[in-house]
Amino acid sequence: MELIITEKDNAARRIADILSGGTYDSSRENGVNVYAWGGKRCVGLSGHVVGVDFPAEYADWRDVEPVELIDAAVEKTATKENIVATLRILSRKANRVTIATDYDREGELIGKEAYDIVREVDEEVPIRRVRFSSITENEVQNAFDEPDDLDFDLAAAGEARQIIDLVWGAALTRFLSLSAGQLGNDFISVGRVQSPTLKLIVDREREIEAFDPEQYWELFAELAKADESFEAQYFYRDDEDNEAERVWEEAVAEEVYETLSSHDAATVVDVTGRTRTDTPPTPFNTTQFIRAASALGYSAQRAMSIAEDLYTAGYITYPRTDNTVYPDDLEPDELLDEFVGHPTLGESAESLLEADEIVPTEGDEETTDHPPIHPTGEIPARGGDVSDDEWEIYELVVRRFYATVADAAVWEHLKVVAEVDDCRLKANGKRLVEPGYHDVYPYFSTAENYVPAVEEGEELGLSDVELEEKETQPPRRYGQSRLIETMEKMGIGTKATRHDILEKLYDRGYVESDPPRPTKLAMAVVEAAENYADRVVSEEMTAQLEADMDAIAGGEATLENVTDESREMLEAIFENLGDSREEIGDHLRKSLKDDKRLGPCPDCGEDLLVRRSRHGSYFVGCDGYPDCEFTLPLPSTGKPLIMERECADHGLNEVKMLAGRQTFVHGCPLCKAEDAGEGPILGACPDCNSEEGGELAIKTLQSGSRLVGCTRYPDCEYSLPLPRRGEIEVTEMRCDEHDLPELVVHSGDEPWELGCPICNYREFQARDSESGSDLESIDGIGAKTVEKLADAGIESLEDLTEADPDAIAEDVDGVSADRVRTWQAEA
DNA sequence: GCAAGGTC
Repeated sequence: MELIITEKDNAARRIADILSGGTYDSSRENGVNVYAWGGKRCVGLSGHVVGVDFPAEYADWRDVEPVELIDAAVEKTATKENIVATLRILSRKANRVTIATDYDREGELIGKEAYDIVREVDEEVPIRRVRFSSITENEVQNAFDEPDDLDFDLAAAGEARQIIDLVWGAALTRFLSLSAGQLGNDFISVGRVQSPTLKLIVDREREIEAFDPEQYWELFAELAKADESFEAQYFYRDDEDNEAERVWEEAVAEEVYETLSSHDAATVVDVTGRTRTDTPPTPFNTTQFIRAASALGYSAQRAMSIAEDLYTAGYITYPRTDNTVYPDDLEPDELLDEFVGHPTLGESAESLLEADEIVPTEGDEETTDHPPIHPTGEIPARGGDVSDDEWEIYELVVRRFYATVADAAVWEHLKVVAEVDDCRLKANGKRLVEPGYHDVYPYFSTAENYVPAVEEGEELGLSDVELEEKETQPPRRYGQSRLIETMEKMGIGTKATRHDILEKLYDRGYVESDPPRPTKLAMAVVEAAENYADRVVSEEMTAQLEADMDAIAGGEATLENVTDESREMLEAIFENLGDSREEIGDHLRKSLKDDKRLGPCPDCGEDLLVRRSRHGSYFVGCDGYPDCEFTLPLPSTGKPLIMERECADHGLNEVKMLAGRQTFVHGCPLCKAEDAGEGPILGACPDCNSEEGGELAIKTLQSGSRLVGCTRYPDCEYSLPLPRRGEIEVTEMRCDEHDLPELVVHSGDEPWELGCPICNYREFQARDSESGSDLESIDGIGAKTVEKLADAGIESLEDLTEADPDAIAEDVDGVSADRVRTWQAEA
């Protein structure tokens, strides 16, 4: 039997299909798909099935000096045991093995991992390697007709990377974590890719902090030809003879303003018309795809996760690619044909097919593993097969493909310069004369700016002169997609990992919000690395590693040379680091505290910090504890994020509660605590008044919602609901039955009588049991969601709390598992 | 409980 091994299941199935002419049988062994036909078996791995790690005796961070990791052995252990087991079983029966992993360096290493597993079982069986740059009939057949051997040098290059990344990452991560006493979940990590990325964010933040704004002025005026008016801006020639619009001296600005204002006409001194071709965009690689999706409001992580789903469902090609050149076997017109007649995508495809010749655009990067991201021709049903978000991303991919085979657009630019005394005004007009690809790809702005045709010497009306005082702005923070683009330019990370690295920075508590803002901890980590291990925060480390890997692959160096040299460099770093452990730890600890600091405690003046109770709930406590016991509550939903904004009254930072879609700004916790608390007493508590003397009062909770509760809470938990909106008035009228005042709610135009809160609640319950679902009592569940949940068998709060969030997310369109968890928490 | 790289 011949065993064929691919990098992933998807590739295994497609290769089986091609080689068997569609006659393969599939079965499942150990949860792994095996495709069989005529004496052949084909099985897909799941990327790396083994990973590198240190021997078990190095596992306890406290028992091992981080420096010892440098010379510790590095072992390979199975990480996907079921796949490894299946591979072993199949190898025993094989009399030939063919490795058909992806055609790139990491693919060669994954192939070598499979090779080692096969060799453990059988020392003799011939193992060969096939390489193809896309899974098409021609390529695959040719590859199998001319098999090659595994490139052990190339695989060793990948292995060197694994070892260096592990040793540097683990040793430095442990050192920083131990120095700051951050063990367990809150360790402080360092790595060849994550740390330079973090430095990028931190450096930008430093620029922002150091930024000193400067005042400048800009002048605008309205020009008019007959009754057609348009805006023009004052400009001059600066010292370098460039056009400049910003005026840096107020006196000059005033002078120009006076000149312009004292005239009502300007003379055209220059008219320049120019036609510009706007070429269509190149095919999507991962980075450009993420950038386009982010313009639609998707985070990098979310865009990739949707793309992954669309890929596994067969609607788009593999989403992790650097390639921006379509392969030869892609027939654009055949692919366009698939969309003809489609209600929303068809028209564009039909118009593109009318062209005499279809020539796709090409980017600079042509790689051998995967094509640029494009639709497969299989079209999902909107709302049926895919959610709205998935459809939006799918349509983006389809339309990008359209754009790459569409015509260029043509713009006409018209620049008009008019003069008043020696002051010049310019207006830049642009008009889209040939929409070209914009017709099929509506994601770029096609805003026009109208400027009428004028001639030199012509007099134009001048009015509405405006002098605007402005300030230079600090550089903007990097957004997620800009970061990913910059990482690509710096040559760090890969198409498949860059977005994961960003996610990691969030998980480690290094950045918050979007665009990512670095925490004090991040600043301290980067600083420590800059001072003691500069290499690990610089892109140099990757550049050197790439060069070393090329040398290994080319046979000019060995894995041992390269890893030994790298270990020596790390040794030197640790020699320096030794004496400074205390100092580094102190700085990290101080920064960790800074990230939790809200401002001064009103009782003792020490710092108020966001803390977490043993039960996992968050609250505000004083750093002076146990001497000062001042605390403030925080809402129970979500994870608190300290915002930059400060409360004017108390000098405390405001707090935002992060809870997915339920995220909300809580504000200053001290203000909230002052606003909250008990309103007017209504009467006796029906549960505990006779024994304990509890009374009912109107209360406002931290979350802003209100209820009628007992003054003895938490000893007595009696409570009645109140509406979310409106002012509540306590009237003189009392309910005969319960001896409580009747309430009136003022919201909107018409106040409405809520009546006695007990009677009101009883009525509400009665109505509820008749008609609807108690699910609607949860924030974020409306009538529509109730309907959708009911279809999935969730009909009450009880059903909801007992259900598995992931299962609901599967069944109910547009509902994520995280959202279900927030509901469950509320229920 | 460390990294980065595959893949889901």
